Amino acid sequence: MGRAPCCDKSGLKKGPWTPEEDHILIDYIQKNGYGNWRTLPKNAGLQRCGKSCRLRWTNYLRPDIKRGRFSFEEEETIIQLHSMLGNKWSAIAARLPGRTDNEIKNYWNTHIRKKLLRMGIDPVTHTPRLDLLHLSAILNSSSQMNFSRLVGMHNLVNPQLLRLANLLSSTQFQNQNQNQYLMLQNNAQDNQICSNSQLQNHMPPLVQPCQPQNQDIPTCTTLETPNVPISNIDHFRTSDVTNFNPQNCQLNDWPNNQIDLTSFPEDYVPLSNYGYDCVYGSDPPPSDTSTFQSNGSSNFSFRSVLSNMSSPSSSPTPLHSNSIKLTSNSTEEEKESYCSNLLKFNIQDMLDVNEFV
DNA sequence: AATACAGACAACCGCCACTAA
DNA sequence: ATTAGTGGCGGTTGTCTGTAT
Repeated sequence: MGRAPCCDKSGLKKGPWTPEEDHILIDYIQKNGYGNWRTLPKNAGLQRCGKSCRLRWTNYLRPDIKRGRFSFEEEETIIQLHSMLGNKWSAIAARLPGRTDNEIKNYWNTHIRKKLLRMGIDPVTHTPRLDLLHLSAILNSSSQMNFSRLVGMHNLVNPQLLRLANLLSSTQFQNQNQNQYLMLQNNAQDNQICSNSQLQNHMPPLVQPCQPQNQDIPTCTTLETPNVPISNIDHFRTSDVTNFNPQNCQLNDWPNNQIDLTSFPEDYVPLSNYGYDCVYGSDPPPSDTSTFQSNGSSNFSFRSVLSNMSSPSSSPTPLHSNSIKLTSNSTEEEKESYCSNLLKFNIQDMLDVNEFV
C-alpha cells in the first residue's frame, strides 16, 4: 500500500496568499522547519494544500530569495545557461543564487524571449530563426540567384521578410565561401562545455546549408542577362528586392574571389554569424564586434554584444555612435535603450522586424 | 474619465521519478 | 514486487498593474 494522501483538497483555500497566511507559514517554518509538507499546513493551521505551501515558501517566502529586477549579468547568465540547458529552469536557478526557477522562467518568457525574437534569434535554439533561414535557403536553392524568381515571390512573401532573408542569404554565401555556415559549431568545438555531446545534441545544426556552389561570387541571373557578379553589396542590404533591377548589376570582379569587406556598408552585420560564447569560455570579448571577418570566423557573438553593452568603448564605429556608457550599475532602461540601438544597428535600419516577429 | 490592451508575475495544473508502505 | 503518495519540475493560467487610446 502507498502512503496516505498528502491532503484532502476539499475545503482548502486557493489563490493568492494573504499576508496573514504568509506570516503563519514563515512563523511555523522558522520554528519547526519544513520537513513534511503534507502535514505542515495542518500543523501550522493553514487551510492550504501542502504543495501550495511548499510553492509559496520556495518561490516567495524563502529568506534567501533575491527580489527585484534581474541584473544585466544575471540576464546574460540566464541566456547562456539556457542555450546549454534549455528549459531546465531548476538547473539554471541552481546557478543563480537567490533566484527561483519560477522567477527565471517568468523572466525568460516575459523579457528575454521577446528580446531574442526582436533580434531575429530563435529563443529555443539560440540561432537565427529558422523561418528566415529557410527563406534564405530558398533564395540560395539554385546555383545562381534568380532574381526574376524573387520578383515573383514578393507577391507571396512580405517583402521586408524577403529583404532580411536576402541578407541572410548573402551572408550565408560568404559562409559557404569559407565552408563555415554556423559559428555555433565552431564555438561548440572550441569550448569545453559545448564540446559535451549532450550539449551539442541540444544545439544541432539548424540549417542544412545550401551546397556550396561552384561560383564563389554571387551572381544574378536572369533569362535575359548572363551571369554577372554583384559587386555592389548594397543591393542586398538596402534595396527592396522587389525593385531589384538586374541591369544595375556591375561587372566588377572581386579579386581572388574574395569579398571586399570595404565594399560593405558600414552598418552591415551578418546575422547568420550570430553565436554565443559559452558561459564558461575564457575568451576575451572581441575588440571589434562590427568587423566581419572574411575568414568566416566572425567575431560577432551575443556575448560580444553584451560585453560591448557593458563596455561599449571597446567597440568602434557604429557602437560608438551610442553615447550611453553602460556599466553593471546602469539602469535597466539604459541597458534596454542601448540594446535597442544595437538592434537598430543590426536590423532595424533595414526593415521592421516586428512585422514578422 | 473610461475602456482596452499589454506586461509582469504569482499561483495552479499535470506529469514524472522516487520511494515509503 | 507492487502500489500510490510525495516532492520536484515545466507549462500554463489568472490576476493585478501600468499604459495607451
